[in-house]
Amino acid sequence: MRELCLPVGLNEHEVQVLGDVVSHKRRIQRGGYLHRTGLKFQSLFAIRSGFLKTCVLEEDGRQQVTGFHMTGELLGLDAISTEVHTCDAVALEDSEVCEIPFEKLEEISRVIPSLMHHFHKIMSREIVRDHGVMLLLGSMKAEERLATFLLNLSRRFLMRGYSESDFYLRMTREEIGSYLGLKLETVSRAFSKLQDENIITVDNKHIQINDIARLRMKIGNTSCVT
Amino acid sequence: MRELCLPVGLNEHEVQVLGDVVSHKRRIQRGGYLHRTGLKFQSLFAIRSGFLKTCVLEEDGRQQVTGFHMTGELLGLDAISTEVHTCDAVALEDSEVCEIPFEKLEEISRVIPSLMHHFHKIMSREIVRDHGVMLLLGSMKAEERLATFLLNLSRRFLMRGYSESDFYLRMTREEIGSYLGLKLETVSRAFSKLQDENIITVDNKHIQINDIARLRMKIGNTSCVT
DNA sequence: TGCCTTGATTGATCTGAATCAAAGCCAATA
DNA sequence: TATTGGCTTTGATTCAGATCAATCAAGGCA
Repeated sequence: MRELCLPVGLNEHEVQVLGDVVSHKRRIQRGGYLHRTGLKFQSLFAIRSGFLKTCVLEEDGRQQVTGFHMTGELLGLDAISTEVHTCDAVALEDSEVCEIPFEKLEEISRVIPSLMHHFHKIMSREIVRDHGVMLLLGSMKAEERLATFLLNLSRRFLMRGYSESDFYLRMTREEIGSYLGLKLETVSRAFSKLQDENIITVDNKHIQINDIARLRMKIGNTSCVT
Repeated sequence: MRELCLPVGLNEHEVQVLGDVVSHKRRIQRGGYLHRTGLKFQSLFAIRSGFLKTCVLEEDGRQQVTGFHMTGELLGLDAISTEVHTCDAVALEDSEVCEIPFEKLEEISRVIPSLMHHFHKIMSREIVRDHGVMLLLGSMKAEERLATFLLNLSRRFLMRGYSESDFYLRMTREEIGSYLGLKLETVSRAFSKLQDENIITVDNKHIQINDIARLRMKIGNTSCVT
């Protein structure tokens, strides 16, 4: 329970109350769906372990990856508004989630104000994250996008106690491209370019960041001549 | 009060309670700031009248418009997570907002469950909206983006009782471009192209949609030969 | 072992949008 | 009435990334 994303600053009793609500666990195999677009919304999902992507579909079949999600993150927030899931959530590796019935969450957040406030912060953080992605998609060049993406992953791995400079990607070049608004070939070329500059080492999905400072400089420095 | 975005399905007494909280009104002149990035967060703002944009800034000065907002919409949701505003909100015409102290909103939403639930829906809707923009920025061509934008405005004007096919834009081509991830010249050309095809009539900021069906067809029909 | 599939890389070419540049159009102001 | 400045349109050129295409490596499997 304790490692879950919601409990912060709750006392023993409150954690107990919350624990009763989120008891139901679910396993999803690599490639499996946690939920699909159009499915009736009932619960949020807290990721206990694993790695998932969420993606929205256009009528004409094109799809856009809207996020990659790892341990401790909360999925399903988009579905509260319409009570129907507006995106697919697919496991990119075997994953485990806690199901959190939303009605119950609202009930107990009435009696645990700090839980309600924390939940609001989580929703708000998702909005801020999305604005960051909009900025990326709207005004960055391919290489800047990839640098931003890698630094974001790096930070999130670090926060979870993993190496910030040596990790394995769970997603394909195509999925990265979809998330970053690029074609897979462009993603591949951007990886190669960063490798040529000795900023990273790429071995398929295995990424090593050799010079995180220079990777950071890649963002927002288009004016600098190379 | 009644026209405000929050109250739905509340009884007289509840509307009264809420009214006590959102009493404080504020006027912002065209060009004025409702809030700026970095400002301490205290309140959400419900737009009573007018038209605003929100935009985020990069360190290097580039800015991205993250949304255009009109009567009945709620601003400031992004600031809940960090308790600091993460974007600027600028009035594009003289506007009037209600200030809603967030702490008080959380307090009363404990006693009015339907209000809490409605608030959650609003936050969730913002997330869904952002995903839509991500899709647009990540995978649409210039003309599709503009068509999507116009149809979105059209729908929102209609919902507010205005004409869906004849309206004035409050923002410049540059602001539209920033929102859509395009340069202003590209926006202008896309307008001209749609006009040449007799789908819309453009007279500077005055837009008339002559054939809304064909405008809709512009979205996701890149495969069709013109 | 050889055959297939899937994902990644790399090269060549094409194209949509950016960039650079020049006018035009108002509305506000002198 | 002339002038200024902000906004828009349009044209010419350039370029980043898309597209098309070939090759390669790593499994999976008959």
